Amino acid sequence: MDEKPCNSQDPEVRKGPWTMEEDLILINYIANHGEGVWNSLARSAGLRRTGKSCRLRWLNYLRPDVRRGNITPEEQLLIMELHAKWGNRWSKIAKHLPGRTDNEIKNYWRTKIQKHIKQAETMDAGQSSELNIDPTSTAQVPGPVDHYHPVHETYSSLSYPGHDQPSTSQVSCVNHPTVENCYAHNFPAPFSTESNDSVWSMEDLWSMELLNGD
DNA sequence: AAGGGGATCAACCGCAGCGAA
DNA sequence: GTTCGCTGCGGTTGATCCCCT
Repeated sequence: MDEKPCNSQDPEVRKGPWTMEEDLILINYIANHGEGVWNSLARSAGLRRTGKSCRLRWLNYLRPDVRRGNITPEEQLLIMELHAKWGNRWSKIAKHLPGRTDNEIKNYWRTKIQKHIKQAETMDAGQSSELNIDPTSTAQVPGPVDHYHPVHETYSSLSYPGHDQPSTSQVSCVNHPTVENCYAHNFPAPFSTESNDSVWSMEDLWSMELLNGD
């Protein structure tokens, strides 16, 4: 039962990575009108996106309270405990981790924790208990904490196709006309929550929204 | 320096549930 | 009771990044 107007055959409907302009439009619109009723929101805002896509983008990325990267050991422990309790109920688990999205937790689980479980199972197929996650026994937390190295602490995912980026997806302030230039002028020192260089953060977008907002 | 392969993450897809008409 | 539209969820995919050889 997918949304009819979201027909993927429709050439009017854009897919793939969001552009900075689209992000700004969405942020701006939600700031003025609030979120919800995503299909009509997408239309009213003039976004050639499905309501679904807008919702996902907002919830997983643009929302001001979204925390990204650097899953702490405490959060990891919580994820494991809750997953042991509820299984793949990512949204339910996410509700207990403020600022984390179900998508992020899901990805984290698949890439980090599941990998370690598999490795452990391979190494010790005979012993069944090594990663049997018992909420009452937190001592069984496997290795990811030790191995964790936050390669993607930055907002490197902010890729804007067609914007003439360098090979890395981290968006630089310079050499970007239009909106990007605007950013560069208003925020000469791009900031992320991790204070990496030349990386856009949601704060950038929100600051822009405030400037553009009417 | 270049290429290959694995890791990571944003975004899409399909489905189920819910409420309104 | 049925249909329709919308939302939310979980699974999956594709693009990109990074590391190793």
